[in-house]
Amino acid sequence: MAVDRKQDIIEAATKSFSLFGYKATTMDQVAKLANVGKGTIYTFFKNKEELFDEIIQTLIAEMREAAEKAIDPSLTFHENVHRALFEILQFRRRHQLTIKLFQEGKEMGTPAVLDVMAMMEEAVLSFIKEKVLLAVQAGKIKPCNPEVTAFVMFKLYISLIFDWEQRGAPLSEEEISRLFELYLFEGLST
Amino acid sequence: MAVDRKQDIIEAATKSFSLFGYKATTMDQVAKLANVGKGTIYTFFKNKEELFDEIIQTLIAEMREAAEKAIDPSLTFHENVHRALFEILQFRRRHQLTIKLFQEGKEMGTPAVLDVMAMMEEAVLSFIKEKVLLAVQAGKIKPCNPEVTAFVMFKLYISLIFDWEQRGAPLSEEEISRLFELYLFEGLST
DNA sequence: AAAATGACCAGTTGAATAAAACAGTCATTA
DNA sequence: TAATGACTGTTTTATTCAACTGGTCATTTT
Repeated sequence: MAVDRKQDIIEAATKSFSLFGYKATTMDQVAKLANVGKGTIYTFFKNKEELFDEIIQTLIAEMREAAEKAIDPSLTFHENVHRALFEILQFRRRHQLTIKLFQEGKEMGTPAVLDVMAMMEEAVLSFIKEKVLLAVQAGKIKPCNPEVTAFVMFKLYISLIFDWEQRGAPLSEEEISRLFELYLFEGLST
Repeated sequence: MAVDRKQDIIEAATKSFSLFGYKATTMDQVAKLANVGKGTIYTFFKNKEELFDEIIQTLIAEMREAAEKAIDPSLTFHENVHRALFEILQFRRRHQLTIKLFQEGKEMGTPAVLDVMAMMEEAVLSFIKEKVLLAVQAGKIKPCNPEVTAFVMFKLYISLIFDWEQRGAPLSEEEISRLFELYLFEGLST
């Protein structure tokens, strides 16, 4: 039976990080779960954080792919931005690993986790920035700083989905899409 | 020499909360600072939290007043919203008490502080909501849910001022005003 | 020879507990 | 009658030390 020790380690670590978080996952535990001597882990990864980072890079790639898939060229730009952002935030809700890490970052402030969360946010911003740049070049939206625009879109989404939810009834996907359109695309001016 | 013991207590407590935060301020300390026996404090305030709340209510009233003053009827609605929000956030930066509390809330999560911060946010949202409602009725902006609109405006401001600042160069007041106008009033649509 | 291993080490953590500080009370004082 | 500060039960903080953890490396397995 062929074994890919590196893959075993990654799978074991992913499972453990998802279940217990970063800090509460020990390298002994990962070794045992992966049926591997602890030293073996260190032949593939320099340390715990690098193992963690590699797992997150994979997760980010999957997230990007999911967002890309949500885009439909036959729809308007604003609908697509909505679909992509909504998909990314749903992705976060679906994956135990991101849920656990989000929680650990907020409750315990584990530095390695905060680092990784910043990387994930950066990846999302970079993704949207790319789309905004294309839309500006195609004349689909007004000229604007793509970096600030991506940032504002993302923050508005986080606010509408997560922050608003803490003040009462959560908004439906349709409502969020509509508000997104109203505030950022149509504008409030009469 | 006439003495207003209640006022002395409030001033002493304000000073101490500003200097050391809520948790690190002891009632013994406040009593000593106010030149008052500890028991005297409890003839005016039921407990530490109520003393704290009374101080915050005053602060909120001052904040509202400052925001109201920033409004100039001869300017456009969006300029006034900008001026009011900017003034409120500057107010936060100017007052040692809010700075200290903001820090304590984030770093230590003291429940009484989080409560009070929520009250302050609520006051700001209520203020903006009021202005939005008037603007809608006057036909100065499109019909919209005033609660959600106030929420979005506030969150956008926090993002542009505090969150963006952590990613590089802070935006100037003019830039913030311009971005506010672009995103929320004009919209990105071509 | 190369890859895998787990006993081992230095540094860190967290449980246990002792000591100090605290918010709030109330019998005494002015 | 209003003010007080010594007092109390509880919470917070400081200290200790045994258990644990990430990472290494001499030894074993392939």
